[in-house]
Amino acid sequence: MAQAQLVAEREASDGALDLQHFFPYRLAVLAEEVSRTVAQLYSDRFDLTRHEWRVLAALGINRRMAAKDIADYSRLDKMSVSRAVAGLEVKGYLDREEDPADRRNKILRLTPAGRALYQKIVPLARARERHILEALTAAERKALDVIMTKLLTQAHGLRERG
Amino acid sequence: MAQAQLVAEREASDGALDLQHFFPYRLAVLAEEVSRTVAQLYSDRFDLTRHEWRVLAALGINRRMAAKDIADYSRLDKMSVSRAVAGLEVKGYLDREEDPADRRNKILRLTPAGRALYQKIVPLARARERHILEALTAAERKALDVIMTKLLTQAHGLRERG
DNA sequence: TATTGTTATACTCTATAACTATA
DNA sequence: TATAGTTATAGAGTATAACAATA
Repeated sequence: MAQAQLVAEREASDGALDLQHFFPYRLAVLAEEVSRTVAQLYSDRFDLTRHEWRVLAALGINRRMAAKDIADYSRLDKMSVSRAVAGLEVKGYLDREEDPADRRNKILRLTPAGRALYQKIVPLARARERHILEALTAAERKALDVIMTKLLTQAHGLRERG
Repeated sequence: MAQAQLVAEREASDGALDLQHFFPYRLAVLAEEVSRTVAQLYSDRFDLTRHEWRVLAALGINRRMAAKDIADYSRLDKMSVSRAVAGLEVKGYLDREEDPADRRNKILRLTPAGRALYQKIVPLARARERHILEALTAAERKALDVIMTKLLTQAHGLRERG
């Protein structure tokens, strides 16, 4: 795998672009690879889609949420949440009840089976996260945290402006 | 957006998992956001798919490649390359010729229109990369380069082992 | 009128496998 | 037999919009 150089040393040459040194490409490849290690759990072993896993994770920590809140929490759009919720309900991991305060809302929560599944997956997911981050020194982990926050803000701003 | 903590301070609590502090999720969100800023160029402005853009980028720098080599270079499978190549050919950005040395190979190269498109996109893509990375200090950029390489190796190893 | 949630539609991406042709 | 490339198919992700029920 080619060692990367970020933008600094080659800003002059705008005429060509080597994907192996192009930050958005490298980031996409890395995120894809990391995602797959987690997907091996929720997808291969527990037969959930990525969206279902995110909804499960949302309800695992928040217990009772409206679909709208899950969408905000998990960065899925409301349509994806609706589909994932339907999927989890069919599999018996989740149920809905009406919100008496606002009958447009469907309050969602995990069934005992859903919570059991969640508690099976979480330690495995955590172990994978831990293992991946063990490639870094403590200082690098700390730096990465700051870096990711900065980059997300910057990229978001850029995209908003088009 | 919640400030993140990476794994260090909370290894004890394996019972719950907050997506906002889960590294694979945060990385996926970041990569997605960065990808979109580049997609605004190749997709919104120049009507290419992500795969077509990768093939264009491959041929922009390597001039003449077999489909197989493009797949290796761009991390697409041969089927995705085949489709992207067909799309670019229809749009007049690419043509193929037979390799006299091995007639199974189709040698691919950009047409003048394809090269012109490439040279329009590249400086814009570079500018976006540069702008995003300007959120970081020089030291952070350097650290990130090392970090990404380490993480990719580690994640790849983990995934291979399942 | 605005919001929550569902359904419809279409396009893209991902994955596996069957197939053709060449080697 | 093995490799390069194409085609088929299905499941999953992404996006926009129309729609129903409720506020």
